Amino acid sequence: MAIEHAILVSLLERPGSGYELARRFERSIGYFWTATHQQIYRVLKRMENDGWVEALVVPQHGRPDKKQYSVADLGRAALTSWLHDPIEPETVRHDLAVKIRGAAFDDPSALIREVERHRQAHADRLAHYLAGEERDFGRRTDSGPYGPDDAERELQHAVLRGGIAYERMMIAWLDDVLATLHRFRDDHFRDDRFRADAPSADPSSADRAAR
Amino acid sequence: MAIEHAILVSLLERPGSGYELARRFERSIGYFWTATHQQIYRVLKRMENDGWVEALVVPQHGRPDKKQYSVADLGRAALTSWLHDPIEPETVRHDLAVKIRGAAFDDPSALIREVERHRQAHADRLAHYLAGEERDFGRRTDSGPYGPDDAERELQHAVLRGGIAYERMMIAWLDDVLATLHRFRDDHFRDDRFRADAPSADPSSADRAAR
DNA sequence: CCCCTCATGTAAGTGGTTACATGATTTA
DNA sequence: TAAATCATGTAACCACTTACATGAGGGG
Repeated sequence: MAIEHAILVSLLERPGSGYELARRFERSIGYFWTATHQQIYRVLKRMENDGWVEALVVPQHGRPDKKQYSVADLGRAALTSWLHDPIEPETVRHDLAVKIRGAAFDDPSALIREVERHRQAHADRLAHYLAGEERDFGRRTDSGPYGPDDAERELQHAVLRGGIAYERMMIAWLDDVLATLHRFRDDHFRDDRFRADAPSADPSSADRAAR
Repeated sequence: MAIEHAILVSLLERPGSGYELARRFERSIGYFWTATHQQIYRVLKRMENDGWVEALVVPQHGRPDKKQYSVADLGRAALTSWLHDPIEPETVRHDLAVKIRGAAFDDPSALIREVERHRQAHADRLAHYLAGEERDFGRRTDSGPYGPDDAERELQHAVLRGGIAYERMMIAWLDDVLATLHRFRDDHFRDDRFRADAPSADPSSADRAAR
């Protein structure tokens, strides 16, 4: 529904080839919208047919030619129209939340490891975002109202701050979940229904586990 | 990839018909996983064929018969196996973030209204979650280690706390975005390139907008 | 010599949405 | 009598992923 528009925004920020777009979708714009190169090439072709973008074949020495795409008037109009069209606040899909509720019907130990892995991934992403923020938006030199060229930067920064806030929220929440899972495992989980793969716990916890 | 598992968890929490599942996917489990009734019926049929769930036709007076689904052993095993399988931390899709970066190439006024709408929707959802929390998890009566039947509740509560944290984060971030957009509009956006649909602003702001 | 990067694509399959369809009962 | 709720489905389509395919050049 909107990968076209993400591509339009990215091409307005800077024209580029399908390959370059695919790389951007691994970082930057890809932090809040994913796309594989296969999908990008397909959509780009459709957008070219519809006159939304124009391709300029750029011969390169020692490398395959690339098609440099830029936004055409029709594409710009399509973007404007989309920007003015209200969209519904999207509903998230959280596999992990399903797993957490599912943990009530399973040994929580495996899920604790899984949640720890996710917590680590979010901490890594946060560090990555913060490094990018320092690099791209650190120590602003100006003061007073910013000029016309700063708007793009400012808005990119606002989006990045959203990513940072999201990762911080996730880390705090996963810590909360881990505490809940630990209580579940220590205080409640004690029968052997699910113990097929778990090595036997130490005797003290087995004692505590008396029904 | 996982709607089957969301259905399994929901049916383990309480058996029900496809219709009832569809209603649950509008609330509760639907807060972090959406599904329409069409999809649910289709998946449910496949799950029945695979022996993951069992259907019991319940005749009702004055209403159409319903198929009461419950989880079979094979389904339970499939869920356990999925719970033990690591999943990648999912990448979010945020249309709104694309729009915000796109706002650099358009009149920000329309986007301000859009962001305000989204802020309102998230505030509403937060209020809804908080009411549900009070209703379902308010004033816990027990103290000390909770019993075996509380695990399901505790984990549901942990997931709900995640929803609450998410909405709070979004509201704070959208306030941040609104501040950025207002600065953009007031300090920077002043030429008439995009003014096709915007009624002329008041003279004082037009004065400030002198290049 | 093998792998990585650059560069572009096709084909097949899965997952999910939207539109259409039916029909009885309860509530306003 | 019109609309909403309960209840189940089919069909067509669109979005997206995964696997496969090619080929040149550079670095270890």
